[in-house]
Amino acid sequence: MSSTQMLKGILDGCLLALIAEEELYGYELATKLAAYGFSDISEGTIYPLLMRMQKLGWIEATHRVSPSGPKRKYYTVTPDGRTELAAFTTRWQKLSASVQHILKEES
Amino acid sequence: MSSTQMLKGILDGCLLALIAEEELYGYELATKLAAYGFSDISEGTIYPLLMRMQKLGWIEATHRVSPSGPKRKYYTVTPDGRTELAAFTTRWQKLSASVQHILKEES
DNA sequence: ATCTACTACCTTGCTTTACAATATAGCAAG
DNA sequence: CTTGCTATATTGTAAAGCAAGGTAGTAGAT
Repeated sequence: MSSTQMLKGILDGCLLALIAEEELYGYELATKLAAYGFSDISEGTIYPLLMRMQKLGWIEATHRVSPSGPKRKYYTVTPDGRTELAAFTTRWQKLSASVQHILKEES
Repeated sequence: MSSTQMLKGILDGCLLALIAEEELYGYELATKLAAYGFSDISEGTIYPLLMRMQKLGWIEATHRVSPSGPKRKYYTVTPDGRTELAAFTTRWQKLSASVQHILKEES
């Protein structure tokens, strides 16, 4: 059992939360996540996730030139995305409390 | 996005923790999880998971008669299972801290 | 006897999703 | 002109939750 399975259904909420703070582009997110304690989230994970969320209308993209490479695709959170982020946060808090409750039993 | 994806890689650790407390059988686990805040974990989820963990050597089973139905299959945690439970707990704490960190930013 | 309901276990097929691997391409320094 | 960093995208695979369905045992009511 690796650690990757744990991320399912959690990563999208985390990306939403990060983009909600400030406009970000995919490549930046990949590096930024590490700063928050996530180890090596690959681009093969992030780009499909961003496109999925864009298709769902949670985020929007605008192209901008980069000072050092190809054009960047900056994402911002839509109102629908804010709603989803709030729902995610609620789900997470509930799940987190349940797991903590179970793990606390053994002492 | 439903809540079910979030459970991936988490449910097995939770089941391990519950079985580590006391000998349990599958049907009982299905009902018991609700008491810990998990909503409706179906038997189609639990039984394959138990068999998977048994195959991995994390839990062992013994049959026992039931006062009200077919024989029950009670599970106990093996030493390997204890090791895995400890590893799971560490992974969970780390992930949980990371997500909290990200979600806390928006205030 | 038969019907209903609860207990208890197991299997099949579907769907979602993380991710490795791979591809493409721009820019800059040496 | 090659190396390396930046930047986005696609393909194929595997893991895992779960709805739906199946099989049985026990027991009380009609």
